[in-house]
This record gives sequence, C-alpha cells and structure tokens, in this order.
Amino acid sequence: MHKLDRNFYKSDAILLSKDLLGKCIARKINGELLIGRIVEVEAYKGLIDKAAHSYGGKITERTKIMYGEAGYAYVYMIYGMYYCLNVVASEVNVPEAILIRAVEPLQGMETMSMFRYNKHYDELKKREKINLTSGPGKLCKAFNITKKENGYDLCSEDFYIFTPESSDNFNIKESKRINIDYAEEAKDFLWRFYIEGNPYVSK
DNA sequence: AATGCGATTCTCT
DNA sequence: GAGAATCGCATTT
Repeated sequence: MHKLDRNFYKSDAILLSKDLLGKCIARKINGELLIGRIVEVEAYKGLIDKAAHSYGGKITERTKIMYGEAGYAYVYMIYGMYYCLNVVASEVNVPEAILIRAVEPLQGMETMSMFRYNKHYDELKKREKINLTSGPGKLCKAFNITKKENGYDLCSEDFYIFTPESSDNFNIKESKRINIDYAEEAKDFLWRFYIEGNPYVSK
C-alpha cells in the first residue's frame, strides 16, 4: 500500500485526473476501512474554465479551499440533496480540482450499503449494487462524505488515496464533462476521463 | 434506450 | 430569488 503524498497532488488538474484513475480512495470510519477504486473523474481549472466554481479566480466561502495547497478535499452540496467530492490540485492560488465521479467498491461494502440504502449489501439487487458508487452523489452517500469533510487533508490517516499493490491494465477514455450545459465553450472540453468498460462508470 | 421531471437547500448576487 | 459539477422514478419509444 502506497499512500499518495503531497507532491503527487501538486500537478495540473488534467494530468492529475488521469493519474488518479485506478488509484484507491480509503476512508476509515469507526475503525473500519472503506475502499473504492477510482474509475471516473473530471478536471476543473478555475482560471480558464467556465464550468468551474472558481472560474476567473472567483473566491467565495465555498471555493476558497481550491486556492490552498493541493491534496485537500473540496466537498460541496449540489441540488440541495447531494454532496460531491473533489481533490484539490495544482499550486497555491491556482484553483483547480478533480471531481471524483465514480468508484468501484472494493472493501467495506456492507457499511457502504447501510449508508446508501439503509439495507444490507446481500439484500441488494444487482442494479442497486452497481448504483452503490456509480456517480458523484452516490459515492459520497456510500462513503458518508458530507460538508464535514470539506477541507479535509487527504494526506492524513483516515481519509486518503493510495496506489493498489497490483492492478490490471486499463484503457483511459475521454469525453465531455457531464451537466455543465451553462459553460459555453468549456462544455466541449474533453476533461472527463474514465476506465473503459468499468461497470461503475456513471451513465 | 431515451427522455422528462420533481425533490430540496445551499450558495451567490 | 435564481440556479445548481445529481439522482431515481415514471413515461414513452
């Protein structure tokens, strides 16, 4: 198990987003480790990107975490109901982040299932098992990520990203980002990346 | 398979 | 007060 260090995150959002595919998110809750493999991400580059909350260098209470050091969590609420997890990228005062859009659950599925559905994992239908973590709002529910985790240091002991011991090869596909129709020319940027063929990639 | 819509509340102007 | 980096369900094709 190799935990990603601060320097790993001090990278351009597009490069880092691709580097994060295949890595694993780990979160320790009540002594239990929940683990998910990152299979889908989107890059947001505030200075030039009309889809980004920090577009044009806009600093607000919500966006300020993205202006700090890389490797911290940016968690925001969306549509009044869901949270989305991002990893802050790049350098101080360059507001970039990677939206974690989907993970493949590897460990702690029973606990994830209770957070997400309040049902036991072995009672889930096939579709519900896929839907456990196949979207940005879904994975936050499964990992119990809320506003409390905004600003959390991912170079820490109980919430971090690591390189798995072994991993099959995979192909990276790219596409336009999801649900940013308001973003004018930026909506056509190919800044969504995912692992080809993985069933947990969002639809 | 594709499309449409309601839920629900934070954030910013 | 408007709109949002989503989701789940209903309806239509």
